[in-house]
Amino acid sequence: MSTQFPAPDAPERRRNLVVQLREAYSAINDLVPEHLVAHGFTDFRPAHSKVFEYLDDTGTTVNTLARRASMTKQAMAQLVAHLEDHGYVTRQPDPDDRRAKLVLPTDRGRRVFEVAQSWVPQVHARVQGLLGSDRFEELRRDLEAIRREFADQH
Amino acid sequence: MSTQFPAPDAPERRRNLVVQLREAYSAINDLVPEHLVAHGFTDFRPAHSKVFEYLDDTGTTVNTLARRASMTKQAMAQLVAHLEDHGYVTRQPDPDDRRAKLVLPTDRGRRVFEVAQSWVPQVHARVQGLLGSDRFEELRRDLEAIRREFADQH
DNA sequence: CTCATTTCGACAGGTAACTTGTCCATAGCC
DNA sequence: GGCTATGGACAAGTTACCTGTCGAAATGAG
Repeated sequence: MSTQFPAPDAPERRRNLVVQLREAYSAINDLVPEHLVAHGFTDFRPAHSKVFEYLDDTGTTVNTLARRASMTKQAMAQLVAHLEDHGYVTRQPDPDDRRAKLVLPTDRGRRVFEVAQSWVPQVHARVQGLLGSDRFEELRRDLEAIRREFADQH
Repeated sequence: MSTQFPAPDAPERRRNLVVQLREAYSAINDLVPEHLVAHGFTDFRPAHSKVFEYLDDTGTTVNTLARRASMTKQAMAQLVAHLEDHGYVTRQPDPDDRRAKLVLPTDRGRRVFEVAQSWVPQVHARVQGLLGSDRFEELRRDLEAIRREFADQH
């Protein structure tokens, strides 16, 4: 007889760690758009945060951003193009390299970054309240350990 | 003077919990395709696991699957169509409802499910080895608490 | 029983966030 | 000076979703 397929609520289908990580992540992350919209940023999507995560004030090339974010330069170029269209960043020719263009945040870009950053302490506080400070710190250490353990090893 | 934009390695840009959750999740999850390919399943993508996560042996309609997976029936129908094309599931008319078709796993579908399931204990063992059993269980409890705390409350 | 509403599935089309491939101009190196 | 590497643009394809619409069948209310 072939393997029985367990029912959706069967114990052997109880959430595994990977599913738990995904669900905890997206439960929190799904609230990001809501937070940004509440502050008037309707054209800023979660994927765009990757640009600001790796941008610096002196200007950064699309290629560098792509490398830092571990994605192709074409993908990063698309994100940057969208952000440029909506006034979050500008691009200026690099004076030291005539091939390159430097991506720079505009004031609007700085504002959305600040709004996103201001949300983080709220989340941290809520999770600390839920778990307590000790387990919150442990959780962060454990997640970091997992990331390192499973990160691309080649 | 406007806000300085912190450098990519500045302390105020240290990984926050949301980023840590995402990175821990994708560090592990990125290994899934590799595992499946190693067992000869090249046409099975992570998104398709959602079908098997909510399927039962007596057959399930696309609509039910969609509801369980919190996605639209059209999206689920696409996943099911792909899996049917590649012989992982079949669809039979529901004898009790002439509108409905029941999605059923094939033997091939059962095998890929088993392969995916067999990978979970390996991951759990590796994480337990990394953190120890106590913190592993704590981690699971904490993730579950976070999921519940931040899950759609309406 | 009939009619209005809901539900199941199909079809068409659109979008976000990526990907690969190709190309050109400029830079850097021997 | 020539070879190779790099920054960026353009084109096209893919995955995993979405909305909108439709017909057929089921369901519930009168």
